[in-house]
Amino acid sequence: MADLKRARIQDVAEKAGVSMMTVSRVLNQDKKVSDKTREKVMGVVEQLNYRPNVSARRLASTKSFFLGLLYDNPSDSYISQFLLAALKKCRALGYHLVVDEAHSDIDKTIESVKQLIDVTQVDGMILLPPMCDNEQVLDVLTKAQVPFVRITPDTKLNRSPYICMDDYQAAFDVTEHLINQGHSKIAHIIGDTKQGVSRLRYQGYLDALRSNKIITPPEYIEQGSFTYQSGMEAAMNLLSLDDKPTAIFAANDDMAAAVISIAQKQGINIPSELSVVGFDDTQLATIVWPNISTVKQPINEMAELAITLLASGQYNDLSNVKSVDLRHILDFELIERESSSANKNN
Amino acid sequence: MADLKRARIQDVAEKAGVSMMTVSRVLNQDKKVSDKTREKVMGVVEQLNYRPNVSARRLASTKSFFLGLLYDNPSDSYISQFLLAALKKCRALGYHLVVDEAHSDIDKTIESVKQLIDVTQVDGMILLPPMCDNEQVLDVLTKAQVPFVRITPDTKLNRSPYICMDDYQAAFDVTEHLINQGHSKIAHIIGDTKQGVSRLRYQGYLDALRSNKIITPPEYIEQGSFTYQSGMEAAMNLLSLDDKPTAIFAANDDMAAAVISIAQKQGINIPSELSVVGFDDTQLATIVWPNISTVKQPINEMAELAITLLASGQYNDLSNVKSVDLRHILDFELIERESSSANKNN
DNA sequence: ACTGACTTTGTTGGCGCTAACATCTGATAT
DNA sequence: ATATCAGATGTTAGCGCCAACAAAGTCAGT
Repeated sequence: MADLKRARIQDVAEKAGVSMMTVSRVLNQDKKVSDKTREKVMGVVEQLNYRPNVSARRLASTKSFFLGLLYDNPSDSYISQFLLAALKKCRALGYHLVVDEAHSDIDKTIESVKQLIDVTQVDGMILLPPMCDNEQVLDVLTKAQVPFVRITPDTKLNRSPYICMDDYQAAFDVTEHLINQGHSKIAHIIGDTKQGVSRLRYQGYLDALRSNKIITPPEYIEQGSFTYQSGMEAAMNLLSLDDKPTAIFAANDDMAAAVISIAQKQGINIPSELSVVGFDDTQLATIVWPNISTVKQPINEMAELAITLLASGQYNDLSNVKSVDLRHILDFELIERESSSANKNN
Repeated sequence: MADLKRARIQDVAEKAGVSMMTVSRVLNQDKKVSDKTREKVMGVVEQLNYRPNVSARRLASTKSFFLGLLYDNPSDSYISQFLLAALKKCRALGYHLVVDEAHSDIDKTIESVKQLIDVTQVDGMILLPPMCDNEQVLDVLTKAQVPFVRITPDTKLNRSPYICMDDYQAAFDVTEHLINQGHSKIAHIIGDTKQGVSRLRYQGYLDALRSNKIITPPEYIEQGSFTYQSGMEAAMNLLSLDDKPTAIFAANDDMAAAVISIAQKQGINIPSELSVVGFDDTQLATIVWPNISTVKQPINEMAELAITLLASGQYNDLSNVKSVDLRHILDFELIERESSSANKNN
């Protein structure tokens, strides 16, 4: 059980036989502490289960222990997951997350970000897509000398540290997985061309086919826009072909769900007659029936890493950081559900 | 633009010609301040755009200015929306939100809540469904004397203030709206019986029919469980009847989406041959095509009100609060999209 | 005018922590 | 041996605010 009162830095200092300042230095990773003292202090810290008082710390220090998060699309469950993971990590590290929503009017967003910086004095910002590619926002932050981490940015990759997953590789792996299951007639529905991931996923698909020496007719490639409706149109085209594909890889779950709906309408059984795979592992993937096989982004890990990087302060000065050290690629996960299976028409 | 330095309570005091303490009292709604001074101080506060320093305030006062939020289902976009609105309101009121996820193991949840209370000394808690109906959790909070607000609780309504919408009335209104559009053959898919809202929505449906003197065969009532799959099964039953309904009211969007999928599979046009309405206005309602007409919970308002109530401290002592004052019913909204229309088969 | 009782305002100290400076230690150079 | 210096530790003051107490103002009743 917890003590009656939370331990203070003074309690730790007394018990360890050092000054409060030394304890403070140990806790703040100050280098000018001998290893022996450090160990001794850390021991007492654990023993008393000491946790710094965030408010006192913030009041006394120049750091604000606030981190900002700028997001775009509030209805996406992506936000929910990212936010919860980020909040959790922040709590663990003694930071607070200040969340700000981007306005559809870019000027208002800029104004809002400026205010956020001004009022809360954030120690760092996290930018979610697609806001993370907005040059004006980047400029404001750079000018204000606020370090920031971007999540799956598309362009200007040398402007800041960023965290992403390997969309190309994931698309490659998904496609190859279908090939290994005996599929050779594999169609693809490309995502919104404005987003870089669409290109990467398409390329991964193409390269997987090529490296397995599979030749695909151009009719198997449909252009979508990440919406359900665009998926329906693409599916109608693909499923009205004389030589129908046995598998369809859609660049996101919404379009995959649309494919399933259209296929069922036409009496095509999934997965025995047609395998469908999506991308993103949104909630939709497990709502519709059959559940959609898909690729899961490591959202929790991304959020945690973003917080950790900002809290560490290692990117507070970018001038000596090499480009390659800005990039953090995390592993994705292939999730196999009911919408795909081995090709039985072979 | 903002001043170089943020105004402090001292700046306000000097400019208003009073002591810091008087300013503090004005800001903390202390009653022992004359109206004249209060106005004077408030004027200066606005003039200097003074905002209290949360950390200093927390450090000096007995209140923690932390509020806790206990949630259950992390994948739901409901959480996302609620959380964002709550965070925003907290920021405005100078509070911080500490978010905690309920564990599937109830004992661990209890332990986690106890720790949260102990460590953060929250001034209040918000409980989301279904956690808000768990007696053990309520007991822990009551025992620790932590005020809490529950969102759409189902039982034990006298235990705390709570915020809800009128599910019964919404279901009544939806059904009556269909009737006004010329429908008389209106089916209903009931939700999960374990959740009280299912009962309320069903009752609203029944009473709307009755008050419009419409008699409905028992085959028009299907039991679902809020899942897509249960919606599919219910839809198959309803749409294989000889005398098919012209409208189906599903108790949530997932089941409504399933109805649409099955109807389309059978070549039934929506909405010209069949109107479908859902409930909740989840993301799904605008993903599938046609978009689902539905009922929107006032999630943002609920979140804001919950924070406001806890911050006000008006429920810190429940002993003198009448039952009726615990209830806060917010207005819902009927959202008409493409999945429903006037009955043309009449 | 003077008392008492209440209301309104002011003063002091300290919440827990860290910045800035002060001091001490011990090793190396001279 | 003494000066020099760098690393390790300690001391002081104050971040912005509020709790507790102190003081001054207000008003009625005598």
